[in-house]
Parts: sequence; structure tokens; C-alpha cells
Amino acid sequence: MMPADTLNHMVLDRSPELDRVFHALAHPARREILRRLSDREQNLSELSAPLQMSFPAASKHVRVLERAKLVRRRIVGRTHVCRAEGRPIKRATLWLERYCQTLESNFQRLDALLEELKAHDTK
Amino acid sequence: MMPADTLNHMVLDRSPELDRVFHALAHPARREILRRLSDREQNLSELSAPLQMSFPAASKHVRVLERAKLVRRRIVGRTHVCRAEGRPIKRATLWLERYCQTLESNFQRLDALLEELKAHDTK
DNA sequence: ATGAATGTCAACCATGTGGTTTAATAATTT
DNA sequence: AAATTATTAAACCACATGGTTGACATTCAT
Repeated sequence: MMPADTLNHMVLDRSPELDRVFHALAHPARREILRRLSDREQNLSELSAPLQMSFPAASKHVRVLERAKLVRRRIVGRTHVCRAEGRPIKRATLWLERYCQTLESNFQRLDALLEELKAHDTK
Repeated sequence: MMPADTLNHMVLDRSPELDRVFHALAHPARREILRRLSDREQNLSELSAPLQMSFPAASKHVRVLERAKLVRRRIVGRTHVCRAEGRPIKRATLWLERYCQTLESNFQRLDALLEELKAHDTK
């Protein structure tokens, strides 16, 4: 028999990593940071400058991205250089694609059913 | 010249729809609800039953999914039948894929640069 | 007409989020 | 040694989130 918390995982679709990734993506400032980091590495000052909010606020957003492992930081002297990380995004994309797929396959199933009913009616 | 808030849109990558979609996906119970709705329509009672939380809590989760337009509800007598909606997910997937793409193309660019440097060294 | 089933609403609570400001720490520059 | 730069830390605030319970409205079945 499966342990109880494994069952919970199944019923609640738990995945703290996915939680963190999607939550990180749910704020415009953080998507903006990612967009800029996808082009090139940038340190915190560069990242925060265009973000019409205080430096500490921007810094917190970066940390949310780090918790989700969407961003890694290496410290060079007094500057913290941030770099976008690809792996977790791919997991998220996978979830979405799998979801879309079952959705569509069931739409197709429904369409087929409707077709069949229509054919049956006109018979 | 562009109006000021258009500029803000660009700098902050604003998109309330994306905000809502990603936020909706950031909770295990809501992903679970979606997973089940991707198979077939279900009413609130059916949805809430396996979710180890009170009925009103589950109902609130469904409403978060509705705000994000990931779920639509039609009322049939006393039951509220929920159905998964595909479009907004596709927008989110698109964002992720576009992001992944620029990320990878820049990794390739970096790799090319490194190759070039290496070649230069051994010359 | 009663009663059970389905769902909403409102009030409440604890905790998280997103922002601020001010102060402190650490590395560079002058 | 002093000033500047890059960043964290802490305290605070308003509001959102995620959950509960209890009371209410509708609809369906008996």
C-alpha cells in the first residue's frame, strides 16, 4: 500500500517547485526581469533601475525568482550578477503542454461523439 | 511620443491576464481541479469532494480559475457545471516558449563565443 | 410540504505579498 | 582614511490569500 502522503500528492497534484515557478511568473516585474535576463546577465542595480520601484523591492523580486530556481546569482566583488536558468521553466512548459494535450484530445473525443449522434439522427 | 502608461507596459511586461493565469496555476489544488476538468466536466461538489478542504474553500479556488478564464461554469438547476477552457493556457504556453527560445538562442550565442575564444587561444 | 442536496455569502483568522523607509554591511575608488 | 557604490536587513504598512465556520437561498425528490 502507498504511504498516506503519496496519496495526498496524487489528489492535490502537489509540487512545491511548480508552485514556486508559477507564482514567480505571476508578477509583471518578475516576468520583466526574466525577459531582460534572457538576453544577458545583469546585476541587481541594472535590473532594478528601470523598474519604477525601490531597490529593495526589486531585490525581493529577484529573490522570488531565485527561490523558483529561475535565476541564479554569483557574487563578484560587491555586485551580484544574475543569470536566467532554463530547466524549471521547461518543467512548467511540460505541465502546460501535457494539460493542453489532454484537453484537446477530449475535445476531439467530444466532437467525434457529436458527429456520431448527428449521423444517428439523420439515419 | 508614446503615452506614459504605454511605456510602463513595456518596462513592466504588464499583462493582467497572464498574471491571473500564472497565479491560478500556482496552487496545487487548482492544478488538481484543472487536471480533473481536462478529462470531463464536473460540478462543484464533485470537484470539492476529494480536495481535503471545506466546500467553500474549494469553491473559492474554482472562482480563481474562472477569473483567469481557465474555467467556465454553466448553471444547471442547482448544480454549477464547470468546464476547462483552453485559450488562456495557450497564451501562457506561448509566453514560456518564447522565453525559452530567446534563452536558448543566447546560450548558443555564448557557446559560439566560447568556441571562438578557445580557437583564438590555441592559435 | 418537508427535507436533503447544491451552492453562495459574510465574518473571521493567520499568514503571505508587495511595497516603503531607514539603517547597516561590504567592496571600490579617490 | 574617507567617500561612494552595491547590496542586505529590519521594521513597518496595506492588502491579498487560503482557510475556517455558520447562516441563508434554491432546487430537487419524497
